Amino acid sequence: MNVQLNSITCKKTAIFDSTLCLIKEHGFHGTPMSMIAKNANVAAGTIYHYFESKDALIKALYIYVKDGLADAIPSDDNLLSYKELFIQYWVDQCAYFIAHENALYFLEQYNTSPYRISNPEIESKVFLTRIVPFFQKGIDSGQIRKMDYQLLMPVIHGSIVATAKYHLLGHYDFTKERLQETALIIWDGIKMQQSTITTHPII
Amino acid sequence: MNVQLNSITCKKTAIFDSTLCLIKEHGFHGTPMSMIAKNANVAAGTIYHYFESKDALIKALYIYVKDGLADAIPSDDNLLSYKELFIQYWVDQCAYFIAHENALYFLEQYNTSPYRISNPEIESKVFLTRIVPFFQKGIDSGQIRKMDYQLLMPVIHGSIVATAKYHLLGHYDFTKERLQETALIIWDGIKMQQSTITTHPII
DNA sequence: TGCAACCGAATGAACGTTCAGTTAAACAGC
DNA sequence: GCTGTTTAACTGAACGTTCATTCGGTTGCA
Repeated sequence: MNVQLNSITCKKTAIFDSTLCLIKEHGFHGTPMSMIAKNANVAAGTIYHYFESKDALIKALYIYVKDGLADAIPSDDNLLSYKELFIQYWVDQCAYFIAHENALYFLEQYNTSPYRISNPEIESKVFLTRIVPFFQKGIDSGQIRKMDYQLLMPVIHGSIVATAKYHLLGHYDFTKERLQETALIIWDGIKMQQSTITTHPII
Repeated sequence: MNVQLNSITCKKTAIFDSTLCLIKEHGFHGTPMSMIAKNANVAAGTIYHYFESKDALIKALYIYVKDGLADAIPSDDNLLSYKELFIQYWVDQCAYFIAHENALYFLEQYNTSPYRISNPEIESKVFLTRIVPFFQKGIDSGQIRKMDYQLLMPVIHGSIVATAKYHLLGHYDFTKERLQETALIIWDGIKMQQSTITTHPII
């Protein structure tokens, strides 16, 4: 019956959200399962109904967050230029992080933790099927500098995260327009430069 | 006596290095004090002779690593242009991370952990007295885009870290020359653009 | 004789995980 | 419509382990 089905989803997402919220303040190992349970209004044992272990919970949470992030990206409607799509991508990602502070801090911690290093195979499907190809296309079609994708991504992602954190720390209040202007600066940095006398080396 | 004095330093740095090495693979809370002690060929109690607690050890380690990083930067000899100084800074930092993989991964984890957030006052003196002013000078003198320092730093730092990781993961073998070429790309991205028709907004 | 460096077994608290038991939805048989 | 049965969701006290920290004792230099 749907009442029960809803309650299943409800408890599971409550666990996710509770974990997300606590990890931001206490880190992975600083947040006990008991605390997650209490914060989610759930018994400790219930978590183990949905997740095999704490590790499994963290891994599932990563996919949950990454999927939410990728869903925030609008689908390509073919009306925009590549540059405009990039600006849109950048602004949307940044706005998502500003609106979902916990997700930002969780992802930052996950990406630099041994979890990531020892589970490189875990990745959001939406991320792999939409975001990776988008940037590869930009490089292949000569709109973005011929950097390797794996060097380009961290630089772009870094600028998004830095801007979102800057806003969240209260240093500056970014409006949508300001975000677009910032995205333009980044675009200027990564776009294929036609004015440069000597072409830069292909990495 | 200096033998003993040496052994003091020796044990203390052995603890630092052991912690650095283990944290890379297991994370902060994944490395017990007993493991740190064993790896450093030291008794568990000895760690508490030098550090009040595990937390204090991590904080001291942060300063230790950050000082080592800042020391890798050559002093300004006034013979180089600002651009050349930037390139040198970028390359030296990147080369340091490549040579000190453990330091890279530790700093990444520390910066994204609650340690950083709850102890923002802890910072290397060398970092504050040399690196911060260097970039402020670049912005003030109009050589770097008029971004806020706190937005500029993460972007530059992000590119350095991304490149070092790229090398360490075996994707590409960076020579000193290749690093300089990559630094040039970054410089092109952050330098004050004279060709742009409309000046970009000051953030 | 004093003192700092050092040791490592012992301690006690914290934590991940388990499990015996409870609740309530779903459904079959009548 | 009622009753009995099954099953998934859920509970929280209890367990066993791990770990940070302590402390009484040892070493060796001054």
